[in-house]
Amino acid sequence: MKLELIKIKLKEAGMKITPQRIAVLQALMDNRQHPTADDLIKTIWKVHSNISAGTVYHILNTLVSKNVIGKIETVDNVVRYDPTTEKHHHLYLNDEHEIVDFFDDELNGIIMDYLMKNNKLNNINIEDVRIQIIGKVRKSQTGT
Amino acid sequence: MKLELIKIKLKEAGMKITPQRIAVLQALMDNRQHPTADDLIKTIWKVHSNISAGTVYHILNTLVSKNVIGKIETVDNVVRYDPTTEKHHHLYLNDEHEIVDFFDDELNGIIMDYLMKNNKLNNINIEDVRIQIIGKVRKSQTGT
DNA sequence: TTATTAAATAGGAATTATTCCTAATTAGAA
DNA sequence: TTCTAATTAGGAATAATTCCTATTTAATAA
Repeated sequence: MKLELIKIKLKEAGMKITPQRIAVLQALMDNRQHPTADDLIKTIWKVHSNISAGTVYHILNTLVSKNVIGKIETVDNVVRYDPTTEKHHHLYLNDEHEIVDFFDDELNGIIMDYLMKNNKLNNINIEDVRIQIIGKVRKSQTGT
Repeated sequence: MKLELIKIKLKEAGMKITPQRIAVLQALMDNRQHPTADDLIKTIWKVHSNISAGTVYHILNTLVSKNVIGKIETVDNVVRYDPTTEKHHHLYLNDEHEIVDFFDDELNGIIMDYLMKNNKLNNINIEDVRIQIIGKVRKSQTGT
């Protein structure tokens, strides 16, 4: 089932279907934590101990360049991967070492409208607007 | 004159004033291109060939932790530094390999209002909102 | 089904960016 | 000027990623 979806994604990207690529996409899609390449390699090796690390890096780069998956930057400067390329934003909870997805089409629209209407960037073709919200989980104030 | 400003910044951060630190801040403030550590080291070595690369990295980390300078993330996974910690956003012109500053308090307000009003993140203390605008310079269409 | 071939992979070396380590030096306080 | 904790030099170590090349393989078409 999910295997079929993965194969379709690869086909649509014009990529050959290989066990290595399936393993990488499988591992990435099963991980909601925006894993690093190293995270993925470790996950993959639990099942396919023979897949080379260099290959995983290579596959990830190809998938990003074909726009099948996304790449996100972090404060600690490790590349993390995003299983989806749908437009969305990220909430950085640095204390928890978590990056949480934040989908909000309305917000996208508000920002785009503002940028357009005010002609802030009138010689720029805007391809994407990404928001990074940096925050802390609020501790509930029961008692005291 | 700028030297005085640099000394004040260091003092305010409670840091000792050393020639190495002055050289790093000087190089960073004279560079509007969001340089990498390596860029800065090369610039510094033109004048002070005796300052160690490790020291530059160390100083940059200290300055970031004291909030004197900023650190920005890039898709190509190299840390770049920002001479100012004033709230602002970045326009990524990947084709030109440039990251351009984009100051816009009004936009900050619009986004914060939206997030607050809609209670999108009601158990999160928002510390910062950063916008990355990814775009291309539009080629002017004179002629055909 | 099999043969063909361009594309993909394995495995390890090489590269790059950054941090770590320790002895020597130095800025700022007394 | 003296003292001391902080800072720096210089190089080794580490970590993440890319590069290299021989080997293997997926997809195509006969």
